[in-house]
Formats: sequence, structure tokens, C-alpha cells
Amino acid sequence: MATYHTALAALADPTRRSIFEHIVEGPRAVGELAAVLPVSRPAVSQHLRVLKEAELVVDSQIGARHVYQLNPSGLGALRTYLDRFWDQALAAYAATAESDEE
Amino acid sequence: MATYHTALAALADPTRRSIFEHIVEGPRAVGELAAVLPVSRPAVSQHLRVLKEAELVVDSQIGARHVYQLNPSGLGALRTYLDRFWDQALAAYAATAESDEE
DNA sequence: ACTTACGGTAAGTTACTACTTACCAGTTTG
DNA sequence: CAAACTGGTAAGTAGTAACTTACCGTAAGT
Repeated sequence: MATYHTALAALADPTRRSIFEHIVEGPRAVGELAAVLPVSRPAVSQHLRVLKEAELVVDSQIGARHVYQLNPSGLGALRTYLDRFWDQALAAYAATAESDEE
Repeated sequence: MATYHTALAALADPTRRSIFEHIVEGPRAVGELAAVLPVSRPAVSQHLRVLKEAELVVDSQIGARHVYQLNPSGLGALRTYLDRFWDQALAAYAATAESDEE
């Protein structure tokens, strides 16, 4: 499911967002991420699964290392959703401001 | 606190997002929202507080009715964050694709 | 003033989620 | 083949968050 919903829920968690931000800067192995973050390696692994299901990252195995890198799909879906939202919000906001002057 | 974080966390919940989407379409009273949604009125009231703290909505009392309407601040902060993110993501993604061809 | 409508707050319950340790599977190196 | 390194999975725990009912203010109408 590549909905904006899963991406939104995935990025709502601070730890998971931190992991994602690291991956945005470039491909990262699981151990690399765990070394930097204040949580255990299994925790990182579980977060990566959520990010993967949200189509925010993709993984590829290189030897024994599992490297995760960005998947633009999820972030794009989220951005599209918010953009549509943003236009709608501005229009409604303008209409409200106008009706206040009547 | 008008961080993108609070807005992100606020919109991660389906019920709360549904409430927000109604408000985006135009100002809504608490009772109106509760009548449409599958949760109780106190639940709606609690969600509205979270949305308010995230600066996604503002409330104004009109007689006995409490009307909530859009506050562009929170949505704007979230959008700014994602936009910055998006550019960074595209650049990193392009760089990765390029290095794959070496 | 009494009643009705509106909505925020308190307290309690349930469900989920982020985390831990322990374990297991695959990969590379000696 | 064995030892070391990689990382995903299982099981259990603790904290949190979304929801309920009950209650209490405040505003408008009769």
C-alpha cells in the first residue's frame, strides 16, 4: 500500500524519522544506523520494515550487508497529498477571510 | 510549538486527519463534526485540542458554539519541511543513480 | 429562573507501539 | 568447516494514546 497514510504514520515517530533522514542523505546499512542512533539494532530493523512498507525506502543486499536507500514513491505520495491539501486550504482560507468583511 | 513534528504527529491519526479535512473545507462547530464522525463528541473535542496545539486549526466562540477553522501555520510548516526534504531526496537519489553507472 | 443546547474536562479502560533481550539464518574469512 | 559478522524474527514489557461515560461549566430561549 503506497498511500500517503502509511508514509504519514511512518514519519510521525521521531526515531523512525531520524532513520529516514539519515537514509535521505545517502544509502545506509543497518549497522551504520544502529551505531549512530540511541536504540538497539533490532529496533532499527523494525523501523526499517515500517519505512519499507510505506515505500519510503528500499533495501538491497550487498554481501552480508543490507543497504537501505531512498524510495521517492512514498515521499512523493505524501507530498502530493499535502499539496492538494494546501491549495484547498488556501482557497478556503481566502473565502473565509472575504466573508468576514461582509 | 509550531514545529512540523507536532503537525505530522497530529495528522498521523486517521480520525484526527478526517476532522482536519472537514475543517479545511470550511469552518465547523464541534457538534457538526461529532455528528458526522463515528466517535463521540468528547473524542472530537480532544482531537481538536491536539490540532489546535499543532497550529493546524484555530477556534472562536460564537455564542454557545465553538467554531474551528483552518490555521495555515501548521500546514505550512509541514509543507516547508517536506519540500526541503523532497529537494534533498531528489539530489541524493540522482547522485545514487549516477554512481550506479560507474 | 428553569430548561435546553453546546462543548470542554476528568477518570478509567483498552489497544497499540516502540523498545528490549534472546535466538536464528545467511555471508564472508581463516 | 569453523569462527566472526551481518541483520531479520520472536516474545515479552512498558508507556502512551484514542476512546468511552460521567460530570461540570456557559450561553440562549421560553
